[in-house]
Amino acid sequence: MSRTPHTKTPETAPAGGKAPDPARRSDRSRRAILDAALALVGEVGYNKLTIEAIAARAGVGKQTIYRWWPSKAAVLLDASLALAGDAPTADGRTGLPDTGDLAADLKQVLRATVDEFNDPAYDAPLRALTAAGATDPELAARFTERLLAPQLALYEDRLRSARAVGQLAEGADLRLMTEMLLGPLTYRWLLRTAPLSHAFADALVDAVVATA
Amino acid sequence: MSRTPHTKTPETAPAGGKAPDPARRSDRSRRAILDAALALVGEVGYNKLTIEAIAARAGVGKQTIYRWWPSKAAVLLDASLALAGDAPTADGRTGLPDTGDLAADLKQVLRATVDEFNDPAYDAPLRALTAAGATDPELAARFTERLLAPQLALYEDRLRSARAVGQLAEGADLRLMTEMLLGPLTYRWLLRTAPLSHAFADALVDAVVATA
Amino acid sequence: MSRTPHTKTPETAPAGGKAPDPARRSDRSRRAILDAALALVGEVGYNKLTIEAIAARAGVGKQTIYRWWPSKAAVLLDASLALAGDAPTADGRTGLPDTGDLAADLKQVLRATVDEFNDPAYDAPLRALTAAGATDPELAARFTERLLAPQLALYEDRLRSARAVGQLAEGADLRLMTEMLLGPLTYRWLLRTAPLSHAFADALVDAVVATA
Amino acid sequence: MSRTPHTKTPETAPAGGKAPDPARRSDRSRRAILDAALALVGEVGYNKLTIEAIAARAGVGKQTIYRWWPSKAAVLLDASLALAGDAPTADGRTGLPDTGDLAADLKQVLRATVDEFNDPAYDAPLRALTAAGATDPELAARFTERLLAPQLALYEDRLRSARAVGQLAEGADLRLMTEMLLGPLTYRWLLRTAPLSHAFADALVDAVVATA
DNA sequence: GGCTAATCGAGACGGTACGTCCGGTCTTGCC
DNA sequence: GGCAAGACCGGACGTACCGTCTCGATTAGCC
Repeated sequence: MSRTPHTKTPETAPAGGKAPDPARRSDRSRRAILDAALALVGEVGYNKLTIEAIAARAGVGKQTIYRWWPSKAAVLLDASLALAGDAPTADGRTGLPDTGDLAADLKQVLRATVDEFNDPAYDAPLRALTAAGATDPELAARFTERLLAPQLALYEDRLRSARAVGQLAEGADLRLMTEMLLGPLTYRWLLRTAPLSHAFADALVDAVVATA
Repeated sequence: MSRTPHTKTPETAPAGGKAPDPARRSDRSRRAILDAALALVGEVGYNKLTIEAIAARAGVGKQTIYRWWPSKAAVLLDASLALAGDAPTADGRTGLPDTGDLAADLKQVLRATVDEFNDPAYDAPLRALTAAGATDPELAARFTERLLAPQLALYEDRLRSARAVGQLAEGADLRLMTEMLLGPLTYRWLLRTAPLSHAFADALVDAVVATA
Repeated sequence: MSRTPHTKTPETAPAGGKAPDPARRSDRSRRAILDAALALVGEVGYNKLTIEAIAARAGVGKQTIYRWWPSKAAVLLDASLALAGDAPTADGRTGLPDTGDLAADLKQVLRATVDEFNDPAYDAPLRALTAAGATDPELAARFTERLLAPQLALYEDRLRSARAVGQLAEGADLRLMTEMLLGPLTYRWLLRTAPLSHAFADALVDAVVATA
Repeated sequence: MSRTPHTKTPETAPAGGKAPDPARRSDRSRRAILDAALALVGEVGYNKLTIEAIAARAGVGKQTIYRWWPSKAAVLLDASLALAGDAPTADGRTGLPDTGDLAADLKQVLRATVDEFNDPAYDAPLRALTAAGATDPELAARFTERLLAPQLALYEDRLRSARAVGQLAEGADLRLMTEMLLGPLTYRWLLRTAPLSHAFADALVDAVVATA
């Protein structure tokens, strides 16, 4: 869930009304707000996260938040994007690793995802966003478009290249395979039915690769 | 997510303070509250669902809700349990169907789950509960214990019986297989990355059964 | 404000509905309720005095209060009557002292009243009742009838006897004189515009007696 | 109880917490609240007067009341001050009338006070405030300082000027005389022991003036 | 380098819902 | 049938935030 390139410009647009001028925007305030949101969601959780608290923590007027974001979820989405964007991308490349060994590559990536899910700094905002998205379709659309879809595409790309070299069957359903990897992982993470471990990631990869 | 037998007794306990006497509880009010909660969550969604509205709709004092449930999520959990408990259980049996054809049986069940997920009457409260559970570990625990775990157990039972008759390998990881079935399904449902269809359910079953 | 003979029977009647049978009334509960009311009004004041707290303190069901009294003010009125009734009446006689020296007699009584007003045990419930009566005419009627009117009558009686022996003019307005004694005293007490002292009582008596 | 000049500034301070900025206060809301409070106290009485009803009637958020006043009694005090401040002051002069005839002047003023006490527009809020003040010393202090004390001072001033021209004895206790005028009047008004009439006011003045 | 206009921090405002408290009624089981 | 206990409906409490709205005071970008 990292690795997604961070495009600065469009950001999450404000709800309605007359558009403010992004050129005059205070980057200082923008950063302070995102930082405050991330810090607070970790401290008090998403449900008790309030716009007022974010504004106070950031030393910012409430209007400055409402001017640029339509909801606290949108703030948190941008904050998460910033977080993901700041994360060190493996080695500068933007795709999944491709050593030629499909299973090994997938395990490496899935293990990293497991680690992210287990790291409170990522867990709190991601969990909050996912939960909010489940209930708020509009947010979910942005969330999917900016974080999920690119991530899924990376997996499909890696699988496609594997199929191209004959490691997967001609008719392999790449999308299905991707979801068979990320679905169970996300299921365990979100619903806490069982602890997330590297072993689980490995087993998952082995099972899915065996499918083809 | 239906089929779960509805045990009346423990219910979702109230938050704190001195316990009220369950023997004197008004069943009329209890039902009215659960009904109102289900109706309202379908009408306005979870975020705009309020305890006040539930109380008003149920013709009940707010205190009567607070006396017996610690949060609106807990009310909704009980309401969902009642919903699931009231649902017609296939044919009186409590387990998954077992015709001897594992893939066919699983497809039948997963298609039914897809239909449930696509039915607003089930979608709204389940989605709300899942989202709330993601952020509220205590609620998640009850949610898992009462709805998820029993459901998972049913799948494992069916797979176990298949393994017993040699349709699955000796060392097949039943838990993993179960999660490979429900994980991707839940992933699509919750995050709305793609529409849920019977075809998807079938493909999922085929892929997972092929694993073994 | 003591000295008023305490008639046990009529008490402050309950509001409406079917009359309960006073013969079966628990005197134990009745006393406990009045005691609790007096104690609580001293502790928390009239505004924060609640029927529930009285019931809890008295170890009594709420209904037992509602059965016999129409409001917390009525409870307090009975409690005050009990208090006044229990107070030692100067020397068994029921009227004001009559030594032949009008001014001296009045000073003695007014000084006693000042002391009562300054004694928290009397001050709290009396103040509460007076305040409640100012706003609740029905209560005020009972309050006046049971406490105030008898008290005023005692003064008028004493003044009448003084007039009979020529210590006051033929046409002296006894009611006016009584109010000129009690009015300023009550004014100071209730509104706390100045401290209540024996000196004030004496000055008042001298001024009023000089009138005639 | 009118005639008191209305000083705008100090007003009745809010309870605790961090002080709001009075410069940014909405005068529109302030007036609407005071008007609504006066109207409602006349309609439903003090006991059934609620902050919620005031807010609703004034078209104002509850917080706007709680921000500036600590209690409904405090609101009513300010409302009464506004009422008194708006009242036409005899003829622009701020003191009691002084025609040279002390008894006549006092009768005129006391008759006016009787009329005020008998006018529901003044009776309801004054009665409510007096009752509340009897039980709430802090409120009573403000009430006394802003309404009672100035009123008492006016009487004493008039009496002082009478004493200066020899209409009262050298050693006349002006404070005592003032209280002998207002005490019995207030006593009758508040406790409703007898109807308030001009005749009573006149008799009172005659008796008190005869004292000296 | 001044002018102008929009953003900014601050926070009051009209609202809505919160979770609590209590009023007054009703029900249950004991005495 | 009175009683202790306490659940019930209702409704006000005082608080917390929502999202909108003014207020000066910066702070750009354009002349």
